[in-house]
Amino acid sequence: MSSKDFFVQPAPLLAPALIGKTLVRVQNGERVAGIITETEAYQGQEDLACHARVGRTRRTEVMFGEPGRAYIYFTYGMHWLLNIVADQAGSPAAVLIRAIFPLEGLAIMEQNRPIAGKRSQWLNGPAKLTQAFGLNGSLNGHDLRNTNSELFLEDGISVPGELLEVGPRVGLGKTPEPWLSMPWRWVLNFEHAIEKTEKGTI
DNA sequence: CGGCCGATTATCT
DNA sequence: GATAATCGGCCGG
Repeated sequence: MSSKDFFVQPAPLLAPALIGKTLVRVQNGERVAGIITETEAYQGQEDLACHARVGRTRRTEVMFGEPGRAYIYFTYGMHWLLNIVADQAGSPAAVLIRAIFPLEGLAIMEQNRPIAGKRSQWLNGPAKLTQAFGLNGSLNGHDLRNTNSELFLEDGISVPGELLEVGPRVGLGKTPEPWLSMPWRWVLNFEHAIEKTEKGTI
């Protein structure tokens, strides 16, 4: 990530690499931040679950562009979802950020969105985290490598790959196989990770 | 718990 | 005109 080419890799490689990174949002000079704990990969026009399957449109344009940009789109008539553009320009790919563990700016998050229950559940959904971070289409195309901006990535914690849980992407509806079952979802579940570590599984 | 269902609108065909 | 990379509420067990 600190490396210039971190984002220049296919989404199925970038997605697990993003687990553990810190997403930082600056609102009114205040930091709102947390650790990315769940991602999904959407790779290329051949991936029939990827928006770019239909080629270049106003919406997918960002995905065809520079890696390291934010691809933020609107869905279900009410939700904004955040993705990070992957792979080289010209090759449409993106990683959906599905969950974040909140660390900084908790009061601002609460202002942006009512929070309840366990802290690990506050931002465990792609639309929940955009609300809490105050994100919408206005930052679509934003360069996430600019650490002097209102939205960017920072090095977070180092997560051994063995602690990640892998499975098929969710919410794809009638997407045909093999794309429907492609194991392109990565999750870091702290509870499970701790268990594994204590059992000496790793 | 788990499953079903309605909300609500930008974007695409 | 149809669809949607979701969420929260409501229902039954």
